[in-house]
Amino acid sequence: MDGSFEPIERAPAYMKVFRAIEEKISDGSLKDGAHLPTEGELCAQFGVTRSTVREGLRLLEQTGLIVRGAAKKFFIRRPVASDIAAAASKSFALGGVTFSEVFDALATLYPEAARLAAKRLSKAKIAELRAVRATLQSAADKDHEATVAGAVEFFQQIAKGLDNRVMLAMLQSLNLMIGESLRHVISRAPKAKDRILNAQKNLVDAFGARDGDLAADWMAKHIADLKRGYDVAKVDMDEAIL
Amino acid sequence: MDGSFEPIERAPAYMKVFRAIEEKISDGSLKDGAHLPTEGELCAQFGVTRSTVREGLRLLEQTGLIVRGAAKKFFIRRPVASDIAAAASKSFALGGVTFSEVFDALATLYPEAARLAAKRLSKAKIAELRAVRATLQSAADKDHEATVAGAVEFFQQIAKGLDNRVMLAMLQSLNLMIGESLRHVISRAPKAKDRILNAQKNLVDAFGARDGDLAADWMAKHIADLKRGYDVAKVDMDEAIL
DNA sequence: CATATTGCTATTGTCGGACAATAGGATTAT
DNA sequence: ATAATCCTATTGTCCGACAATAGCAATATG
Repeated sequence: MDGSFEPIERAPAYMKVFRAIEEKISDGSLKDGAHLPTEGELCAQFGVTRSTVREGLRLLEQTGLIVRGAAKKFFIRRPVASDIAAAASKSFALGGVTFSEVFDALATLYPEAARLAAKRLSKAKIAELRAVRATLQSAADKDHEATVAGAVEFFQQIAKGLDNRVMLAMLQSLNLMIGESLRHVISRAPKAKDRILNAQKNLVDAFGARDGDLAADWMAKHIADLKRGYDVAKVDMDEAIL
Repeated sequence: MDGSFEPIERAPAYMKVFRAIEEKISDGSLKDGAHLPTEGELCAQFGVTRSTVREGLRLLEQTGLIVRGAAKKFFIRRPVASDIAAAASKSFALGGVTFSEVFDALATLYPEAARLAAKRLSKAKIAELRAVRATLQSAADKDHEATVAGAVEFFQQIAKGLDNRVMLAMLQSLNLMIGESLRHVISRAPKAKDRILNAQKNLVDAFGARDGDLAADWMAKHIADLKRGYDVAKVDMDEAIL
């Protein structure tokens, strides 16, 4: 003992409520899908008032650890990849990242994702990719909405097929960030649909042949092609995505 | 007019407060660094009570859009890469991702990051990497803490040198997720420090020579080596990171 | 009997006021 | 001039209250 004291733990009560519940979720005491006690119940358990409990709940809510079910009751949900992707892409947007940063990441990550996909995608998943492509193919040429949806969905399915939640979340957040702007770009790139279909065909074939190098190569071309669309549409790549 | 009505916009007031402020931040009305009005002020402006305003503030707080400065006043801060990385890695942990998923992502992303780094890293940054390595080298062999810090810092500096906030956030979140466990692993891998130093030397040399392929290659080896450490330490890769 | 309507109850959303704790600045004492 | 003290604005917490709402039970209607 040196006679000195540690600074005492001093945090607002609502923060302690937040952390206490978070802790119980992460250690499994509160299981996924279980529903939280009512606010009144929590007041009693923590010995604080409803206002305080509610502030803690707002923190949990925004973290995505609890979601409102029917009857407005909260129930526990461990965050899944898509939650993380949504939160991250929103933060990136608010943080003012630029198109060029997003594309840079896209061009770096997706070819490698394609390489992995060639090794890992199940036959069923590859068939699904073919189906996504077929749907796009049968859409009207002028249906830009369908073109965008088809392009993004294709990416999405590749990401899901990797069977890795970390990579899924990262790739999805990129998808979300380009999705919006892609709509704008594709509507003024005349032959976008054909080129996308072509890239998709080559990718699916590479996946089917389990040829990682080839898949990575085509994906790189695909991304470069999309990027060209932005140049054609005269999008300033140094501008923040919005 | 078909005589039917749209469902009216119905969201809790605290949510509207949150979105209103968020909107003002994203459109630039509230600039980075500005400080938020006091709670009383906000009550007056929104015409709601403090409890309601405070719930909205908790949402903003957790989103990372406002932070407490001195005097407990909130000020605006657009999220930066490290915020996003911290939030994401926490969510991943709560979501129960496994070591193998993290390593898988690490092995996929970092070699490509190294490839980019070889092209992009400024001379100053490369010098900094050498310095990081030198610090690690001069640390005591038994100082596991320093070894971990040196290994992670090296990754960190590469990520920063890419000059891309999206990739930075992604790489940082991976760093955060392995950081903890690495501490545990390195302390029981006898020659870890030497192997890390060796990998770092080869990487720095590759960066200096602007040789992307070589850099990617050494980075892949470096990651594989770290992974071996987990096997030696008998870490179950299918277990959730904690 | 089946279905639609109504009322009941538990819970959430919002309100208003109250007071202690605290940080910073102004003021006073040394 | 520096240190101790008071003042004030603001946050953190509490209490009590009531309207709005969802789910369920009871009831009416055919």
